[in-house]
Amino acid sequence: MTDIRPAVRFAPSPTGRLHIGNIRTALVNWLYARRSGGTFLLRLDDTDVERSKAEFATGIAEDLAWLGLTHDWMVRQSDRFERYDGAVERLRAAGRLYACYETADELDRKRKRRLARGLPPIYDRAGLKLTPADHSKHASEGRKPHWRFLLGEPRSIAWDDRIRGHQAIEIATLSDPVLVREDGAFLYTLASVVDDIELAITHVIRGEDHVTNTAVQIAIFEALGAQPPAFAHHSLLVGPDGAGLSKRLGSLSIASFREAGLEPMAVASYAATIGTSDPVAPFPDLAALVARFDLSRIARAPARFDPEELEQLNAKLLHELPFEAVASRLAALGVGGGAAFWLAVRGNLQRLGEALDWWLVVEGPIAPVIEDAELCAAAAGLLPAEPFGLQTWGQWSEAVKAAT
RNA sequence: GCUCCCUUCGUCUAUCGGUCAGGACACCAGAUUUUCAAUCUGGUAAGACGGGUUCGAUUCCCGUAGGGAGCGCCA
Repeated sequence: MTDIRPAVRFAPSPTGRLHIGNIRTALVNWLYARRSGGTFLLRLDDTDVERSKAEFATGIAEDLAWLGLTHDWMVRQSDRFERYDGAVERLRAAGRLYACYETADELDRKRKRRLARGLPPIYDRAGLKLTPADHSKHASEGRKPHWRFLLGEPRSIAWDDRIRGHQAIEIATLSDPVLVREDGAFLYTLASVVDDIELAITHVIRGEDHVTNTAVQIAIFEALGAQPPAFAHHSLLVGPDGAGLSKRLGSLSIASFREAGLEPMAVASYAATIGTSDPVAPFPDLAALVARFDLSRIARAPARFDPEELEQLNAKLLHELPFEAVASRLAALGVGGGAAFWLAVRGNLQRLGEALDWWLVVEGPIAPVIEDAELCAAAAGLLPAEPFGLQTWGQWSEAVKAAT
């Protein structure tokens, strides 16, 4: 038994920007790697060339970089097609792939028919019953098949999920998955397994929307003669109203948080602690999150994402930031006064004496933003509408600009 | 429709049959502070519902309701 370093991966598809739910998955993987001394792979799942966009790939990289989630290496599936081709050949040689000719419309009709009968809309394996004559007929008509993986006889596929515990899924409730499209493109189901094998991924940590994929993929791991990795599926987030998050992802993008002036560590702290048995609290840096990370503390129930809670966390974090952390930002705003100014304005003032001290060192009409409203108003004739209770750097810098 | 998962204070959660059901955030009150913030002290607040099993259920079982997810030639 050799000692294997854990290897995890975060595998977004570049078909959009990262949102709070995505980043939670990324963070759990990253924290797991850092906590265990393992490696973190960023894998761009861009097998769907129609939907994948270069701009999203760079956007995802930006989002991760903003949060400080550095990767040890990166691959893109579009660079690995020949690997998938090899796997397809092996599966075909093993008799686990069969050709199907249904059109999308036909499949859709089949699904609806089964649904109408109260049956689960799984594939009827019609392709398996095709005779050699049928195949040559399709070929002579110029029709190209898509290829499905034969899951096999009814049985239960089980694994010990690192978050959900023992899981078992019946093959009878699953469709034989399409692995190769009619146009020859490989599908995620196959590509992901091949990559996890060849890149020696030891732990697949992802959202619970993948649990049935896991059953299918374990069967593919086995068909390829590979030992499946450990799996862990975390619950998804729901919105403040308790409904799924998927509808309004735009406003929940990491990019929008950045634009709103939220602290990256506020976002990371929130994403890492929500839905865990640890209190939701601000952490000063990622190392502090690594130190407390534990997969077993992640709850199985969906957690509620509340933007207000994130803002409160951000305010708390902002109010605790040391001067060194904001010195360059203050300078960029043209704010003088140094540490004394910041200590006063960040909401940490203890005594008026201190206030007067910093008042003396602050230059310019910036003062009203910060302290003793009356005193400042009298001094500068300026009084921001909401000098206190600012929750984000964005709000704060706007207040500064309004006052100057 | 079928399958899987989930359900404890407003929110995130602890509890592996016997607890005054604990903590954190939020909220309320008081203290401190010549304002605010911060800090300190205290407080309000919870086992979805109905059956079982048991001397005893938040905890185990069944059902109901509610929520999440899946059932793609998307990932």
